[in-house]
Amino acid sequence: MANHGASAENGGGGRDKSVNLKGKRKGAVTMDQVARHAGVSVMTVSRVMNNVPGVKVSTRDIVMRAVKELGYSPNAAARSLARHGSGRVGLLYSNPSAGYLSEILVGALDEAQRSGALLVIEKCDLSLESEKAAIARMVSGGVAGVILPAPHADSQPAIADLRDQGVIAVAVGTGRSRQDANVVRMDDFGAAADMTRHLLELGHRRIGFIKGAENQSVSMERQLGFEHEIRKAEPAARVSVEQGNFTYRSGFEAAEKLLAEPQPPTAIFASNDDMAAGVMAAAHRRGLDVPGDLTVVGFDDTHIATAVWPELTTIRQPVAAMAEAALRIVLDESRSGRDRARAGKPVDRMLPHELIVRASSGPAPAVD
Amino acid sequence: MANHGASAENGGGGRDKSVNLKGKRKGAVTMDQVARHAGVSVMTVSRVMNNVPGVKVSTRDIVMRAVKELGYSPNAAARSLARHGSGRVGLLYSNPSAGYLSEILVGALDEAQRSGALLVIEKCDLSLESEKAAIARMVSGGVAGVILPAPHADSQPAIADLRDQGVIAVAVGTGRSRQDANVVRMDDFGAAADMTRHLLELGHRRIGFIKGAENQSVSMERQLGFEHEIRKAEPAARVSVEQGNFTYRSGFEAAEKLLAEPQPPTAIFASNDDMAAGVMAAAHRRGLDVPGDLTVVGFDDTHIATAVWPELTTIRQPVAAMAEAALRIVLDESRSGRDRARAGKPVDRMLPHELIVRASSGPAPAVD
DNA sequence: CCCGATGATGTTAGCGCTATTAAAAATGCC
DNA sequence: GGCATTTTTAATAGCGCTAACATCATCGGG
Repeated sequence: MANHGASAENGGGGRDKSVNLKGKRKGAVTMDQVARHAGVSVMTVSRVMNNVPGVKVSTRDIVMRAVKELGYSPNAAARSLARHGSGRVGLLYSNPSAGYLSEILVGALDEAQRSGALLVIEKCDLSLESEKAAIARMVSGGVAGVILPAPHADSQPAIADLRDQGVIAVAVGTGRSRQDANVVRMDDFGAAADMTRHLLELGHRRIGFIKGAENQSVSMERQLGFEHEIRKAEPAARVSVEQGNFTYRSGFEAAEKLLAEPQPPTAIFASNDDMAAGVMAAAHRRGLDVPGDLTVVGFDDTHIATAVWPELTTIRQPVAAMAEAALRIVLDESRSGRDRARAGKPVDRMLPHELIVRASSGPAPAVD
Repeated sequence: MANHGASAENGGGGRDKSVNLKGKRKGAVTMDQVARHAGVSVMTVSRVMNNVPGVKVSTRDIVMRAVKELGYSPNAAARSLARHGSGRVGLLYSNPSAGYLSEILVGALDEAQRSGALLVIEKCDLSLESEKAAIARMVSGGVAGVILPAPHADSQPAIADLRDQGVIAVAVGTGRSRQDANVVRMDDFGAAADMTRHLLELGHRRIGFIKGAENQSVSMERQLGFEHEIRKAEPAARVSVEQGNFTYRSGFEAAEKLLAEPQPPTAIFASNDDMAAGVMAAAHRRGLDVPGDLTVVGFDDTHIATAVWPELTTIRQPVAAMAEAALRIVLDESRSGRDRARAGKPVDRMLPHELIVRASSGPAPAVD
């Protein structure tokens, strides 16, 4: 049944995916089979799969071809096991903007699968106590590091806790770099500036800004970016700032206030999409056309940005990519940290954002 | 106490990373240690951990105590490996209601972790082609089964494909039970009836209904449940039905039509929360108060239900629990299916829903 | 042309767990 | 009480992969 010298035959017969040569089990191609097929040892295949230097290019090519032909994909479990239990990574989540969570999850999961790590997700609410408990569970579960997305990224106690226990921490989506933890983030300041410039270019000079939750560092960054650009506006712009907390409702209420002003803004920049959606609702309620009478823009490009109508002009935050990067950092750090003493400064990785212009922003209405 | 002499030195020696009782490695208690601690063999521990019958109660207790004392938690990777590659489960996702996805993910992940399975998630869009490709990737990745949430749950080709390849399929959130695949669902018909009864009890007799996407079986179920209850209304109710497709925008547009009628409804029942949010926006735009002038209700209880203001009265769909159940089914089926020939009829599991009354529904306005 | 440097590959031994099989203990039967 | 039968426990062999070392080419200088 197996084709020894029959590689000629193989070319034609290899079409079938799951029913590969070895009629062993369901789609379980092992490294051993690849090695045999390529005429090398398993170790060489392993080296190729892990991009370990010191394999002749020609050999690498042969192996790669065998991998393709057999449709081999490494067994994450075995890999994780052999790597001495490494590759267990924790992910703490509460209940942030929902869409955000699934993006984080998808990004992390994707990378976890690719690099054979095991994701241990742990839920907690926002109380310090439950945060601590969740971390304890992960640590005792033997994770090498923990990813702290959005709201937890700014939690000093969580980071300190992790550090004390000698577990790698990666904060995702925090506003600034930190000395005591690895960070993956975007340029909130720059992105807010980009958006502000977009509004100014459309001719808006009365602009409302709705701040994010006070306990998250990104809120401040976004506001600073906004103000930085406003200061350069020519002719000068008039702004009103309201405090929000990243919820739809807070956006709605802030917008009510802004729109009730004697000279209401012609554009409102909400610090995230949920709040922008709230602004839109408030605008519609007052019979304002978006973007005809009022331009509304958000930040993050979560699901709600396109679930709303008209669709939101917003900043695309590369959440999935950030989660991916975070996982990568945990894995890299945990592997390098194994032999050498814990190195120096933590990683600080910044991913690019993008201004997404949709239907909710338009030129400022003619002066009234 | 558990450390044999030398480990005392270890504790004080180098960087004391793992402050855990047993200063071995990071939280890595193995079954071997538990066995030794309990004075039994590893196999007995394994049996206890897996609830395999045939262990004396006294022995089980001893083991359990040892497990607790050492804080042992089984290594998922090793388990999955030893179980002969079983425990790889695929999860197909496209981009459904986002909040939905993260709930699915969380539920599945949670159960995966508990039962030591490995989740392989695979993204695809809604084209048959990409669906097929994603399935092929999973199958060649050696999954024992695939979970098909929401939009894919009704994909005949996907299910047929899986069946052909001898892979277990579990449809999550489809409307009806099926002969050719396992199903985890909720009682869409009954839930819609519950909601309709709620509206009728509030006195509404002019009710608008917005249908879900035509290609999903739940849409029909929900409509049937609605109509079933309407038929029993006393005094009789007048209804208008509009077609939607589960998006905010379609809800918005449907509501515009409903509210433009000469005698507009006093309550609108949207087949999901996104559409209900759209309805709310349309209502606000017309200056209607919710729920003073118009009651708006949704279905699913996704993130948007509480992100909107006033918060939506809706049906809580136990998404996470459904995902959990789905994973459980794959695992059970794959294990039992290993020895016996593939048994008979597929599993059909229905999970309970709940009517959540929030602020968006209120008594019908006085007759006008 | 032999010998130690490299560099490229192959070998061997587990990682922590579960199946399987063998052994021991508890039970039944005549 | 002896032996077959049925529990309950122990021992051993991998699962698929990687780390650490062993081995084998290849090569240039004395």
